[in-house]
Amino acid sequence: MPEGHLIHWYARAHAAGLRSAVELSSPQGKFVDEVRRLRGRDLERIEPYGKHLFYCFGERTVHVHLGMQGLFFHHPLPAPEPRPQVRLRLVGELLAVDLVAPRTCSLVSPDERDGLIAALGPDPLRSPDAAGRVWEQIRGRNVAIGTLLLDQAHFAGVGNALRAEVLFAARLHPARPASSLGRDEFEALWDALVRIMTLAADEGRIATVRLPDGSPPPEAEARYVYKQQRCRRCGAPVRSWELGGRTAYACERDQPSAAA
DNA sequence: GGGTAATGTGGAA
DNA sequence: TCCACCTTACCCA
Repeated sequence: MPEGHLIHWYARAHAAGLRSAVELSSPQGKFVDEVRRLRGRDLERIEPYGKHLFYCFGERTVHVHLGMQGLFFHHPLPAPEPRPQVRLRLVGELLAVDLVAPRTCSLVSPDERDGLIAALGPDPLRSPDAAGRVWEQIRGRNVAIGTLLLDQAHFAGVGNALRAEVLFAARLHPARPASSLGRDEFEALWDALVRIMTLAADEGRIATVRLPDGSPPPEAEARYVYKQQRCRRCGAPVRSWELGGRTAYACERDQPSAAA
């Protein structure tokens, strides 16, 4: 259930814990041929891009997309017996990583990897200066900004929770058409995206609400509007409705639907 | 122990 | 627009 910040967090944790000599297995059995073809190769690097992870073993790359249900389990060594659902286990120098229920786990060529990345828009964590490029893609479009934010061809890595919290941070109503946004409003939105995703990638979770000392509050209190009944800033009711195929959340006091 | 939602995506209808 | 994917976490009984 991860968005881009968690993908980057995983990439860092795996790079640090696995290093290069990695033992692969597929307890579940759906990745055994691929594991055989990777035998003896070093893990050269791990590239997070949007919600995609690329584990590069020379000319062969393992492409992982967790989808809605996929998740990783991390174990210190020696690792326990894997649960039978584990599609791919990677055992490195300091860490064992179990991948369960991914939407995608496949072996791809360099060309296929490049094609997957080419279909994505800028990832704010990789390209924090890409605001101008994205603005040119979406300016003037008669589509809600809340819908566009979920489009990976524009904003790689943004998911439903980030959409809600980033629009709140920028005080923009999710239903505002892109055509109604000024350049300055979009710049503020992009800045919020980079700031919130950067912090979330460091912490491994989205905690936009901060305690007076700057630390994150408990999980249930960490978001201003996402899955909240009331706005954690002003206390007004949070409205939730369907937008772009997912549930949108907004405080209509702090996020007016028309430009101020 | 059962039912349901979930931070996602793409292919079928 | 709907549904499958196929798992966990959490709610309720």
